[in-house]
Amino acid sequence: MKKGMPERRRCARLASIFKTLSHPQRLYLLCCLCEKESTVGELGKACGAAQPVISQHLTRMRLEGIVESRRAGNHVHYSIADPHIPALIRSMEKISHE
Amino acid sequence: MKKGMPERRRCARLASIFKTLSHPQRLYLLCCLCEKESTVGELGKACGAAQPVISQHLTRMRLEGIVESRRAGNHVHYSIADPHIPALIRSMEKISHE
DNA sequence: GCAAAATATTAAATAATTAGAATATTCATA
DNA sequence: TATGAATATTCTAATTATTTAATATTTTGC
Repeated sequence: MKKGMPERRRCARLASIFKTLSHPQRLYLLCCLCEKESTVGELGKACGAAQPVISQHLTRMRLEGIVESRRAGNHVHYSIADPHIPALIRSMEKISHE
Repeated sequence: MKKGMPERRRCARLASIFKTLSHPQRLYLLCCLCEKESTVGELGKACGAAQPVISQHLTRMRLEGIVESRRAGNHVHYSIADPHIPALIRSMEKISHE
């Protein structure tokens, strides 16, 4: 196998991350977070989605290690946990050039 | 929104591509194809999966514009259709380094 | 400690994906 | 044109993901 190409076992892990990014709202949330750290409420407004849905998506991404959260008062601020994420999204954008 | 970050409508399209890559076998197939053009049979062996499954995955990726095929005799050779794919795969490898 | 605001969790119903088996198609060669 | 090898398609059952609604938790300010 060519140097740097992931083997089978690795692909399973990566595919799981891709799956997490394969939902339009989650991807949009992530794009918002690439811009700046935000609270759940702010993200809800940006997405035009109900609060529990946003919270669910964020939880999923947090468990996957993609975002992280910190509490400040009764707000929770979310941000990108993995610094490679913005590059991945930009890289993916090149694929879809319509 | 940070320059270059996709807006809501765009995210739907990108998410669709992410979804196509979010299956472990499809992702592995793609990694194999990054190495070299291969027939369905070769890919089946590399994946250890049944022929119809491989064929289904390849068809899906072909419809998404990610891979392409050419027939030679009664073999069908698949290869990467989008030149940005290898960079994407490399980009994604940086994500999960556990 | 109580009420209100912000966020999180749970459960039930619905929808989408996947795997597997069976069958069909395409092409080369006899 | 009949046969075999390679690939593709179709259908269905099983699994997994998503949506929606209801409820719970956490924290602040009184």
